[in-house]
Amino acid sequence: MGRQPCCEKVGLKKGPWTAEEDKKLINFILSNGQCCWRAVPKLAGLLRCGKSCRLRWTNYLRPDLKRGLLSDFEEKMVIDLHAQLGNRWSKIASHLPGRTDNEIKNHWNTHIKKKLRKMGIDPQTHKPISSPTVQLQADVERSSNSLIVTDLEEEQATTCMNVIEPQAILDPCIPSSSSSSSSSSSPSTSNPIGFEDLKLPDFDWLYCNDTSNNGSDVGVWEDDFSSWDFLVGHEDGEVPIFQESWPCGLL
DNA sequence: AACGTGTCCAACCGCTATCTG
DNA sequence: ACAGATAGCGGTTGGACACGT
Repeated sequence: MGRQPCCEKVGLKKGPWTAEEDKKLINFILSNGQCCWRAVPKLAGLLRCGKSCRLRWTNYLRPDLKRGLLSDFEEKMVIDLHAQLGNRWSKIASHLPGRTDNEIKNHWNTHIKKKLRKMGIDPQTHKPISSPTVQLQADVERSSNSLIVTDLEEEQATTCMNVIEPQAILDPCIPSSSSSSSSSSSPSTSNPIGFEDLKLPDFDWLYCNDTSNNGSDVGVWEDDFSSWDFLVGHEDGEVPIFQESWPCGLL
């Protein structure tokens, strides 16, 4: 059998996009909207795979994207959502207006994961690493015999944490069978998000929009964990939800 | 200055889910 | 109900850049 390639690979350009290509794609999407990604390259005059066009648009060219580092508040959201949803980056991203799954995934892998480990928190389970030394844990993870450890971690993730089922968080009013409709139209682009779908305290995004810290003055990752208190002390298995003390408003 | 190493992130790949005929 | 087409997702890669020696 084998699956057909998403597009004709021969003669297609790969690698970084040029400004010219960006321009063509933007012009096309703005005048025609998002549809039929497979047809986009041909219609837009691009020698790219439709998939590549979609990715470029959603991850980089979309006008509603925020650029720059995630704010403290956004990072906390990511961590909390990850505790509830796991590596479902698109779901997580859907709660962070202007952020893409790719961006969040990258940030998680490069920043947050590292920082959590440093704090002695397992990035997968969001539980304190129980072993005496964090380093030991890291070594175990790295070792080729980590299969058992991984299984244990998985088990921990599901048994030790009161994991909130994603469906309980996402679209609580929508039957799961129809929740897939998110894929039929532009999921996160046109609809800045069912943030309210999450079981969170009343909270107005406007007060936390990070235009004020979107840029050079985002002082994150200075090994200052002081504002990460919410991550620890949940031994009782309670998944930390947003706390009022979070400094979102002071940004 | 040159080199090695680490970090970041855009982009790709392969798979799954969903849609459509 | 089924198969093929398409969209979307998550993991991974590779190049550019920063930093240390």
